[in-house]
Amino acid sequence: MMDAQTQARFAARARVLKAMAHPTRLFIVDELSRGERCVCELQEMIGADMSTVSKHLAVLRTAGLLLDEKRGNQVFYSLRVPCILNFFGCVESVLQARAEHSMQLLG
Amino acid sequence: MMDAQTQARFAARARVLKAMAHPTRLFIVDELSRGERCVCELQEMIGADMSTVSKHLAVLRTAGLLLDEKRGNQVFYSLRVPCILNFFGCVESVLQARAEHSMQLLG
DNA sequence: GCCATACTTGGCTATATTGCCAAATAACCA
DNA sequence: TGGTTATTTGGCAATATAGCCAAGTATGGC
Repeated sequence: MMDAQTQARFAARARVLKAMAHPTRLFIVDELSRGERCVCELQEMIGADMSTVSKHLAVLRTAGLLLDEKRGNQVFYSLRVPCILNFFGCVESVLQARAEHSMQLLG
Repeated sequence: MMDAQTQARFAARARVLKAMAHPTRLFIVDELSRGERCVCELQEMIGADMSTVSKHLAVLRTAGLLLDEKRGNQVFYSLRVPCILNFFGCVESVLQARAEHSMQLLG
């Protein structure tokens, strides 16, 4: 059976993936890949309450995915680890494989 | 504001990540990267109720990440899209960046 | 047919997540 | 100082998730 250390390692990894596993948060990651954005810019694009957007950003920041920098009135967020963008390509191929499989089933 | 199509795209991607965002399910993905395994083998490694393991496998299968094949009494699972293994490297670098940041804060 | 093994599904409870509103904090401006 | 804007935090209700047990289904051996 899995030892405690192995369990801890997978738990830590899961926390990172969990932080990204939400439509709004994925959108934020994608948007930040094009450069830093303040909360108000993201809010306008997302269309949710600002407190909601702020909480999503806190989830990503706490997981170690984002950097935040306060400048004057605003807080600017940016990607801390750009490699997470590579996820998108693979996720797309999962979706495509799934779609192809569905097509097969339909005939 | 985001249009419906964009929202749907990010929702689909989030579903894939969400399926992986659990310690047990990450362990399963990691283990299957070394070859197909039956439910009973995974259960022994994980040490949870077989129904629990079976439900985790169902989550991964439904998301399009696994293939299942029944042979005799057993069901063998395997990775459908190997590229998801690339995630681990990046996730580790997120964890490392976070650890380094914590060290800085401590002194 | 009968029993054992392998797996999935149903059902339940405990826990976690999400999103909104309202209130608190912080910075800027007049 | 007082008002405005930007952001975070607290709190709550609705919803989703996780894990166990028990029950159901399917396969293989006798």
